[in-house]
Amino acid sequence: MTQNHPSIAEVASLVGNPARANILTALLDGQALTAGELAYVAQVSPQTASGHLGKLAQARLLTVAKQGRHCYYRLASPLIGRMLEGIMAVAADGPPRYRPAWRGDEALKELRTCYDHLAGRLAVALADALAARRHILLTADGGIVTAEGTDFLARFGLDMERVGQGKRAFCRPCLDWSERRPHLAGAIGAALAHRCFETGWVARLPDTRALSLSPAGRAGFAEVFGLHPD
Amino acid sequence: MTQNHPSIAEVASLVGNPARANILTALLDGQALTAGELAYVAQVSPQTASGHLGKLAQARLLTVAKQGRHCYYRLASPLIGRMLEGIMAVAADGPPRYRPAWRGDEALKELRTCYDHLAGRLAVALADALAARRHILLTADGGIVTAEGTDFLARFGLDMERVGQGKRAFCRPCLDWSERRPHLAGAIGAALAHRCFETGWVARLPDTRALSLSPAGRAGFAEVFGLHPD
DNA sequence: GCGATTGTTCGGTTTCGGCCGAAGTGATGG
DNA sequence: CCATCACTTCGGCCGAAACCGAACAATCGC
Repeated sequence: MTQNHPSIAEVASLVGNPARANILTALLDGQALTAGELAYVAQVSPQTASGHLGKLAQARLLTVAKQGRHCYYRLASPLIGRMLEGIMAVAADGPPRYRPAWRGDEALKELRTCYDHLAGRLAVALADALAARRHILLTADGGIVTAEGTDFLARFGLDMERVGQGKRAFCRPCLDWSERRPHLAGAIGAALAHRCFETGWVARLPDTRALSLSPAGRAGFAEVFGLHPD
Repeated sequence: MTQNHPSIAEVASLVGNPARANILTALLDGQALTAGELAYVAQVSPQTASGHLGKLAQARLLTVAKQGRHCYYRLASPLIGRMLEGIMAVAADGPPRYRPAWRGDEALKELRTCYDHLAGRLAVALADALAARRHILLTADGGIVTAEGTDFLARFGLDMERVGQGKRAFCRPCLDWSERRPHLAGAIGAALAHRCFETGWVARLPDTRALSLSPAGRAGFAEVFGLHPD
């Protein structure tokens, strides 16, 4: 049996470099960043980052868009984000010695974006709350939205017709690497996050994937979902 | 923002070596293999393989069980398989130059195991057939089994009570790296595969993840699912 | 245009990790 | 109790790649 999966090793080794891993995780929220910004987050010189970006683009993990003298890089497809989530889930599960002291921002643990949906303590609590009220049902492999859940989310402002492309809404668990419990991803997760931005409950912060929670958002999460941040 | 995800890069770089990637994919069907067998599939010497296996075990990607003078290695958790699936999906999507000539077995493309469920041309066709009859509904993010589907699968011999842990059966799409279209994974995929082994429709072949299709299986797939292999 | 800014390419150094030969450990079996 | 087998550990070799300084290309603002 000479199976040989060279491409698997090639893809994985691209991610298996600290600088490139930092670049990819920085792009995990779907935004496009310039080469310079990525060099900064990767903590390497611009010329080193340029080399990494070239490799990632050649392997089709990133796409590049030139705008003026800036080069905007973004993940080539949601598939890449899905792969990174999978690796992060394993990494978070790994031997404790690799992550004894969490050097990241506390705000990042509380609430952040994960590709196109919400992650962090609050997002996990949100998934828990929805599950507890039987609005959604989650397992390790998938999830469904109940009829009551569909009504509830529609009242919250989600266009459930569009989300489900018909009348069905699919949801998917995504293992949260800081909480190590699943939060809500998939079409529902994305729509929910979008609605939270739309209402001004949460907003993006510059230079980080962490999100800020507005007073209205704090009150809203408490009222609508029974959550009490911090 | 000094996020730093060293563990991501560490995990990915473990996979990012051809020998280790071969080892991991060989274990992808959930079986345990000895160090010698893994050295063979990885196409390296036993002492080199031993080094790789030691690293993989230390990082908790593999677990090892000593039995006599044999060491049986297996994936440490389904999470690992999930991660590998994600990487394979991206690799299959990558630049065509990496896979111009498929060097593997043709049988592998036709039907094989993928961790605990079926994969390959036949498995994709199976998922298509179930979806076409509205027995299941699949998107990129998840899937559900309809009421008719539950009845149908129960008649086929699946214990739908147990599978769904209650009365709900969860299913999940898994991107097939040879077909590049989703096949059926999750609890339903595993139960379906188990039933196919149980009825003798398919059987494992030695030294490969490819599966053999019995005459009964050929007839059965045609009759029950309307599939005509090869 | 000219300097400033952004990004890439080139060259050379250095470090890291994969690889195998040889030797060591431990279990098996006659 | 000794030969064999399965696996691991040790030591040294070698190639790949990450890194940065320096130079080069392209764009913008004035």
